[in-house]
Amino acid sequence: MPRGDGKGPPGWKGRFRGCGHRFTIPRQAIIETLEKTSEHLSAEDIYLKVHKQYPNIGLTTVYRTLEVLAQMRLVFKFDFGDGRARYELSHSDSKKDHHHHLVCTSCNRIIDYTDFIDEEVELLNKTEKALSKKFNFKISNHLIQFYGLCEKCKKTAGPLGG
Amino acid sequence: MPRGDGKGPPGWKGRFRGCGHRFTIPRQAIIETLEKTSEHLSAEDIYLKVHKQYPNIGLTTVYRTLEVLAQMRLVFKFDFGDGRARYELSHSDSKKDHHHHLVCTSCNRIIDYTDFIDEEVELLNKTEKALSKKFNFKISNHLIQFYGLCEKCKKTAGPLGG
DNA sequence: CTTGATAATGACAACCATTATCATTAACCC
DNA sequence: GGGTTAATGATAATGGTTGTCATTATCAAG
Ligand SMILES: [Mn+2]
Ligand SMILES: [Mn+2]
Ligand SMILES: [Zn+2]
Ligand SMILES: [Zn+2]
Repeated sequence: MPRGDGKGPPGWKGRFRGCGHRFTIPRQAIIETLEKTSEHLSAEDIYLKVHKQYPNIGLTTVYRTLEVLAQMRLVFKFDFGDGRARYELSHSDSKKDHHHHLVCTSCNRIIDYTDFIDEEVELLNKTEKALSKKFNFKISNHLIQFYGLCEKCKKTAGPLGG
Repeated sequence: MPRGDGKGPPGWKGRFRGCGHRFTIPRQAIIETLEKTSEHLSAEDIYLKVHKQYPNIGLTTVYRTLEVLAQMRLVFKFDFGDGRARYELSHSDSKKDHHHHLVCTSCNRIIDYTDFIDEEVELLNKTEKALSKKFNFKISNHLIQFYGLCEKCKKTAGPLGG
């Protein structure tokens, strides 16, 4: 029997308990919502989806749960420049979890990309090492985003920017 | 005589007029403040500095001027995750203008770095090309930031995070 | 230099994502 | 089940940023 506590997902309850947190209905609902999507949802997006099944779960709880999940490193929190934070479930232990984003500045579409050019990872490491040394700076994380126009918006806008 | 209009800086007035904007005292004061610093100031930071010499310039005007400057591509607007936008004057035509940042997650210090490893630029171009092709995405910009602990905070915090 | 059209300003209110408060509820160890 | 206490949810507050609008100042034209 694969370890599962009570319901559904792998070891959610265990993970919460392991960090001294309780595993509640709202938290379970929020996680399930994050698991069901491949989008980058805002707190309100999540609230609205959760609200359909559990109309009494509040937006405040969504924020608090996301904060807990973020500091447990189970969700990533991103800022894509549209004035609200967006969240994404960390796909557990897989090393392929780490990815960067393409952000469409016209329609706000977000594209994940994980298929780094081989050299990209190597270069990142090299760069981090060089910067750490030069500035005596302990690098623990990086953010890389490319901005531009997605396929659809490229057509619509045209080269003249109408 | 190097082209200068009226006062101080190169061709600020000309640039404004060229975009159909007027060159006003508040705008001049804000630009001078940005020129005098190497920090990454928030709108309020700028407001406070400007306020010493021109106590009647309002915060709203600072925001509006920064917006105009940003869309004229004369200032860069950044989000380093501390809940407010931060601005930096574009050092004019020099191609060395473009740089990335190290962000201390403890004291919020920002370190510019322009001395890319040679390969970094090349790889960025290669990556952008590959991504453009794969996702049919027109890349026009990128954001690269490294997060971690600066020299000072590294000492203070120690490896145990006390 | 004066003038007129109107862009820009500044005081103030509104906005909106996020956070704090606090009485109430429910997780979970026994 | 019962007690402890973390978590919740309704609500108010916060704070950076933007909208409103009467007033001011820029600057091209005369
Ligand atoms: Mn993603
Ligand atoms: Mn900088
Ligand atoms: Zn798009
Ligand atoms: Zn620091």
